[in-house]
Amino acid sequence: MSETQFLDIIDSCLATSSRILARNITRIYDAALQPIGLNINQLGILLTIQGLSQELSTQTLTEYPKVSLIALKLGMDVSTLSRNLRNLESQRLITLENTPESRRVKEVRLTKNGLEKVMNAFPLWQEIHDKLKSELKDSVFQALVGQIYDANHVISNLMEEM
Amino acid sequence: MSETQFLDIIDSCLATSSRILARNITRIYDAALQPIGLNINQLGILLTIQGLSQELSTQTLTEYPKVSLIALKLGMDVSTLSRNLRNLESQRLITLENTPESRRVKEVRLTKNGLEKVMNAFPLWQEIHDKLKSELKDSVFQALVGQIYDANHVISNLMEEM
DNA sequence: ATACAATATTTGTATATACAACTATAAAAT
DNA sequence: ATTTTATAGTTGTATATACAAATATTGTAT
Repeated sequence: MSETQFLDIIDSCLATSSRILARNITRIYDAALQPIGLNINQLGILLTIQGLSQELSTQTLTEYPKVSLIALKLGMDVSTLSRNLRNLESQRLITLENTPESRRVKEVRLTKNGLEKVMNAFPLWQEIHDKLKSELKDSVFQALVGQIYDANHVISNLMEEM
Repeated sequence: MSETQFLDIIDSCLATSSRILARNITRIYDAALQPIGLNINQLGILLTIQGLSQELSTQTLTEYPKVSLIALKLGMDVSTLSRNLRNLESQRLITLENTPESRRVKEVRLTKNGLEKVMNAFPLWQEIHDKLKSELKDSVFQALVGQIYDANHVISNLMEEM
């Protein structure tokens, strides 16, 4: 790589570009959500808990997701999620309780407060979502979300092999 | 949003999906780079410093990038970069020195050690880059990088307005 | 039934992230 | 020239991230 242009490497690096994207978008969403005192990571976790709860209640006997299921859905290490959940718990937005069946597994659910917070956050999320969607042109936005979705699945499989 | 499917919101959220992507890809690259004792964030910073140095040396009088220029290129807050640089400095991979013209501006450059580390890292980066590229199918990979590139520019402009 | 293995979550440690406030320096205004 | 304003970078604080190791519990084998 004697005569390599280093900036070309950087510009072609999926890790670097995806990290830049995540940083930029996170800052935008965090700024938009500031009035309700949640950041987009926290809102995402709350939405995921509620979403999985909905799904589970129609499909299985259990009503609420356990920690590891939430981590899987968010592509997040369980140890990371564990600390994020602790934070939300201390804000009284969620509860973590052992299931009746097991003292090892913990099921996570939104508190009344937590659900209220999500409801209040939703219009702010919607606003910035729509704004970004129009700025990025619908097609690009959809492609981005869609391809990221696909990429995440490919990558999940790839990681299982390793 | 009474009957909303919360998981649909999550799946359509650009912030959440881009964060998941960044996490997943970062983990893959970090694992691949493990043998040389650098993570992809650190390698990206080193490559950016060297790339900007190349660019500056052909275009201007100055030879080395200052902290804020690197932060701009990486879409990273200067305070974040400041701490990342400190880490690289303590590993003797870079130097931070005041320019002759100013005691306020600092120019950043790779040490001999730092350049060597980048050279050693490159084959590992290349390997995982190619592997991901083929797994994700070339077109998707290119589209992803390209669209992320575009998105980052749109977003940069959008943030200036706010 | 007891020892062993597997699983779910938490904690130790190190790095990454950004906003706000701060320090130091340079530039501009008077 | 002195005061004021702007700029470059660092530090305070809080959250995010993940690997490795620890803890606690459940499941399996003998």
